[in-house]
Amino acid sequence: MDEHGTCGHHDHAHGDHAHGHGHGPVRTADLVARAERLAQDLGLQFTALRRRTLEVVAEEGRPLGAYDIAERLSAPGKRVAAVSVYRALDFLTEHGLVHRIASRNAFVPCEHGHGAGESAVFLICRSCGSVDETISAEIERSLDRTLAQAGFKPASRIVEIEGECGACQGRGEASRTEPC
Amino acid sequence: MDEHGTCGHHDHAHGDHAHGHGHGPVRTADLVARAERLAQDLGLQFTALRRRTLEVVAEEGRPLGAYDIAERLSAPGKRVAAVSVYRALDFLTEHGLVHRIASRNAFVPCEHGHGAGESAVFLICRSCGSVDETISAEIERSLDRTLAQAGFKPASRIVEIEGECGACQGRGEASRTEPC
DNA sequence: GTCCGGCCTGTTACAGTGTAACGACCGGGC
DNA sequence: GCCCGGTCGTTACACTGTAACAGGCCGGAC
Repeated sequence: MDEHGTCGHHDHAHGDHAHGHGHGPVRTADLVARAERLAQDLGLQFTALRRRTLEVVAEEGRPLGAYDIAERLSAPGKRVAAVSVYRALDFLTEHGLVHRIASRNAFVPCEHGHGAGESAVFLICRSCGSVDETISAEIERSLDRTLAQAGFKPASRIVEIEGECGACQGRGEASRTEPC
Repeated sequence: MDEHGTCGHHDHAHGDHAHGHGHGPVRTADLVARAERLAQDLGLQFTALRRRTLEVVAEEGRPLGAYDIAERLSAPGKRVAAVSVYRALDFLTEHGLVHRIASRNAFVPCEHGHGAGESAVFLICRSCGSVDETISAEIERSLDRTLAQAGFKPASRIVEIEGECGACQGRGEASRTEPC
């Protein structure tokens, strides 16, 4: 559907710091380590499927759909169904290891080890397809104030901004779909 | 999928407009009038399909999916395909007459005649399914500041808060799915 | 040991979401 | 007249997401 750029194709084998892309230095290993610690602490099962799902998402430099993930997890003899991926993603999102980008129906690794209360702002670049996750206490405060005033008790927050990232503004704007 | 109550249609006439918009029934007639004026001014075609689509969305008190709309627009002999509804919705969203709720894949009427620059905050109640649209200059400012700092040039903004609306907090929490 | 129950995964089936492509119709402008 | 642009009907298709059921695995109770 939205084959935005072949941003994350560089297969840089490994060893070099897995800065997947533009500015998302989510290191897969760090994220996996965090997951393992979390599972340990809470008595949860960080299964192979969940781990591989997390790795796939972390290694891509842009949001991945569930079916894309399923495809990447599948091998000639061994097909992974999307429904299994959804279940793994449920687990991962529930525990803050990946985030769902509602406006794209796609998933990105969590770039912060944010506390439960904090909510992120996602900056989605239309040119290169990258997603940057930031946190702003100021925005949180404004939101809290507005919500309180409206008598609304928030449970989850979605803040997604689409536009053009700094890197893409530099290069010729419409230099389409190129990796950052 | 989500048959959340038949919420809309409360004329809570009196004045506790805490946040300047009275989350009441968007007057369908007003919205249609606005559309007609807009089409007139810009030389656009406010066709029957677009008008009926707008009316259906405006008359419902909660977000409607494209297929729901198609169903409501269809009559025994005359079926309206979802794809036509999508095209009408494209037109309506493009011109700020309806909004898309990304987290629900559904549409609500615009409750403000907001200027192009302004972006809305949507308060989505998990209990009754209603959606309240508010605008906060403070939030806009915080966002702008964060975006500028990140060197990100925004094109569109999505802010959606899920939780429990004031009315539903009063009544027994889990009295789910009841009209407000 | 066996049995049981919970959790995870595989599988099938299905409903909902969204777009692409083609053709017809209708309104001007020329 | 003819063309051109925009709208709409139709078909087809791909993607998104959930429900339901079955099998496996593991740990605890007995």
